[in-house]
Amino acid sequence: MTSHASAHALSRREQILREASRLFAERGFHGVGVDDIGAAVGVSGPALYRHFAGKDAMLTELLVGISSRLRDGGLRRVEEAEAAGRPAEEALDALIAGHIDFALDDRALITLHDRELDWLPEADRKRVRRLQREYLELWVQVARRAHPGLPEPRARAAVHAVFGLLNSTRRLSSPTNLPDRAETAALLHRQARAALAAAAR
Amino acid sequence: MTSHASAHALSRREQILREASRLFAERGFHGVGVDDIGAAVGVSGPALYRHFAGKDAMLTELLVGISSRLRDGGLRRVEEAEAAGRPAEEALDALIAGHIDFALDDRALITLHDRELDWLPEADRKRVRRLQREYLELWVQVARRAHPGLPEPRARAAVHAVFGLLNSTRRLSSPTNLPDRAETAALLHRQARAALAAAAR
DNA sequence: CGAAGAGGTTAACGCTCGTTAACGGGCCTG
DNA sequence: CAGGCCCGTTAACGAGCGTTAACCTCTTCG
Repeated sequence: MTSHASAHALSRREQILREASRLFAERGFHGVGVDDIGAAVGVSGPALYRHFAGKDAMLTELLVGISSRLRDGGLRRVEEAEAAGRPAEEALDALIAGHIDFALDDRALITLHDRELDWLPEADRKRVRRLQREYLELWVQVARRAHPGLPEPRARAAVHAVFGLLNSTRRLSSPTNLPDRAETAALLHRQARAALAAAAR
Repeated sequence: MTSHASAHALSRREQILREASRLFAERGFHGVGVDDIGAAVGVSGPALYRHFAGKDAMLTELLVGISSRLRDGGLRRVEEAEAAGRPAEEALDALIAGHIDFALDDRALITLHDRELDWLPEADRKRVRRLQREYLELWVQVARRAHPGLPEPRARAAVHAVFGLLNSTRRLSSPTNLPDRAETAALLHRQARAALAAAAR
C-alpha cells in the first residue's frame, strides 16, 4: 500500500516500469542491462532493487499487466455490447477496436506481449498464458456468434492470425511512421474484419 | 566452394545451421549457448569455430539466407505470372501462396526473420533490411496493380499487416497443432486475400 | 613415408551482467 | 533528539558464456 500514490506525476515504480518496457521492446529483455534501466530513470544500477525483486519481476509485472488489461478490456466491451442488445458483429467490432487502440497506443507493451514471454519464470509464464488464452477464447466465442457455421478450430486459427495482423504495428518503430493514427486504425479495422469474415466462407 | 557438397545427406555446416535455427527460434539468440548448438549436432562447444567465424556469423548466414529466399522466390513467381500474361490478381495469389509455404514449412526461420534481426552487426543488418524492403516493395507493386486506386502508403501498411497475419503461424509451437496443413494454408490464403482487398476499399 | 590440413578435444581467459553487501543521508514520528 | 525507514550510493562477488589456445588424430596426396 504505497498510500499517497495515483494522483500525482508518476511514482518511481511506474517510471521504472515505463522505461523498462520501452527498453525491453527496443532491444529485447536480454539486450537491456539493469544499469541501462537505472540510467533511463536517472538513478544508477542496483537502486532498482528497492522497488523490484529483480529484473524478472519487472518483466513479470509488465506482462501480467498487459495480458490482464487486454482480457479485462475485452470482457467489458463484449458485456456492454450484449447488455445493450447489440448484434454479435458489433461486439466483434468492439473487440477489434479495443485491440487496435491498445496496439497503437502501447506499441512497446504489445511488442513484449508476443516476444518476451519465454523469459518468465515458469509460474508467471503459466499465469500470463492463461490470461492470453482467455482473451483468445473470448474472441473465438464472439467470432463464432458473428459468423455462424465457423467451426471452432478454424475460428481459433483465424483469430490467431488476426492477432498477428493487428500486432504488426509493433515494427513501425517511430510514431511518425504512421501516416495518420485515425487512418491507420481504420485500415487495420477493415482488414481484421475482412480476415475474420473470410475465415467463415 | 565446398566442392563435394549438395547431393548427399547434410554437410556438417548445414547440420549446424539447421540446429542453430531451431534453437534460436525456440529460445532466442541470447538464450542459446554455443555449447547447446554443438551438443545438438553431436560435437561439443568450440568445434563450431572450425565452420563459422562466431555465433554472430551463424545468425547472419541464416537471416541473409531467409531474406534472399523470400525475395528471390517472390520475384520468380511474379515474373512467371507476368510472362504467362496472367492478371495481377493471380500474381498476388502466387506471392501469398509462396509466403504461406515458407511460413508453414520453415517455421523456425520465419521466427528468426522477424524476431532476431536486432542482434546482427550493423553491416549485416543493413543488408538484411534491404532484402526485406525489396520483398515488401514487390508485394506493394503487385498489390497496387491488382487493386487499382490503392494509394502507395496505404498499400505499404496493408502489406505489412498481412505479413503479420501470415507469420503468425510461428507461435503454433508444435507441428501437430495445425489441424491440417492444406486446410491451414487455405485459411491463411483466404484471410490474406481478403485483408488486402479490404485495404483497397 | 611424411607433411599438411581438416576437424575434433579440453582447459582457460576475460568480459558482461544480475545480484548482494555495506554504507550513508534525509525525513517522519514517538 | 533519537531511532527507523525510505531510497539512494559504490564495491565486490559469482555465474554464464563467447572466444582462443594448445593439443591430438585421422585422411589425403606428393
